[in-house]
Amino acid sequence: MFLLKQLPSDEIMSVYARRYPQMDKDQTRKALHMLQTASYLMRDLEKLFASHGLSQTRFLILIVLEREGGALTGAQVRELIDISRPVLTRTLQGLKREGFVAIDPSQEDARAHDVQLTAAGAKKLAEVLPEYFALIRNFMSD
Amino acid sequence: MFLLKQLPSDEIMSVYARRYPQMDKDQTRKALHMLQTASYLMRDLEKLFASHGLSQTRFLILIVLEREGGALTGAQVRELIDISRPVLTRTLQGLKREGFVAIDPSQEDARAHDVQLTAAGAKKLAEVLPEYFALIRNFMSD
DNA sequence: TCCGAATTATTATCTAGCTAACAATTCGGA
DNA sequence: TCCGAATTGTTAGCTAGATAATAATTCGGA
Repeated sequence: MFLLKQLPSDEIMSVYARRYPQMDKDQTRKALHMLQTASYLMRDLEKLFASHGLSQTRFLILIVLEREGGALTGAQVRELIDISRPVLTRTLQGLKREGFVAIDPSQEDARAHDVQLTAAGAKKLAEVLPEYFALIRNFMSD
Repeated sequence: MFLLKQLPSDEIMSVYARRYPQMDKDQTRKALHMLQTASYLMRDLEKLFASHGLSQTRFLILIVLEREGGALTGAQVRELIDISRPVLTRTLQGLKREGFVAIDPSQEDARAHDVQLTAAGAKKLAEVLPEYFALIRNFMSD
């Protein structure tokens, strides 16, 4: 998260541009603005997810499971979402504990597990998605 | 952080658009793309900061201290950077421990502390900033 | 075939964010 | 003036990310 409330003024940007020749003023301004906007959107989304007992990562896992239709192994989930293996393990255990996913040993590979969305998980997604899309629409229209 | 490796295909977006009328397909795509791009940039920046013993928050604190010139109280720092008070406390203690900021009791208010950039802090910034601007320029040119 | 390398997942441990609860101090209106 | 409310900062305890090390299994070439 990048939560500078006020981006650097033009004056300050010029000071840095003079001091650091490798700086591109316009692109830096654009990058900082994007970081700020995205951080605020992420924070709003996290708040929405939290109000439904989810998090960004939990939500993404449920979404890709729904999107792919059937069961995925952990490794396959990690081909779709860029998180570390320990975070996946922990997040899946939480989702399983709360009944949003089912986890079974894989038939093909004794090391792997098959993860699948449960009815409760699909219901949770259906509950969150309308607010999710509404939040994005409101945010982007500002 | 939002780290979906592949954004939803047009087909999937259309399914959701049909199912959830509050969704705006173009704005959603734009928002997801921004979240993804910003997340990758944040991750690259965090990596750069870490290689210099800093973090996004540590860096922002040093930057605003340099930008403001003199001493700031914790509350004033929090008017510039959107972080919780406990995170500020902890981060400042770390920066002090490593000599990048000086923290003294405020003359005007016995509750408050004055925080100031040290010479070592300024040197650290001067060491990071060239790479910081170069990273942003490279990232944004893709 | 079978042993070393790669893969899958987990555990332990670290950092970094948050809220809630608290202590100390300051402020401001009765 | 002085007491309740607000402000400043800290502590405790939570979640969520990371890397490193480990166990179990699978793969693949000599």
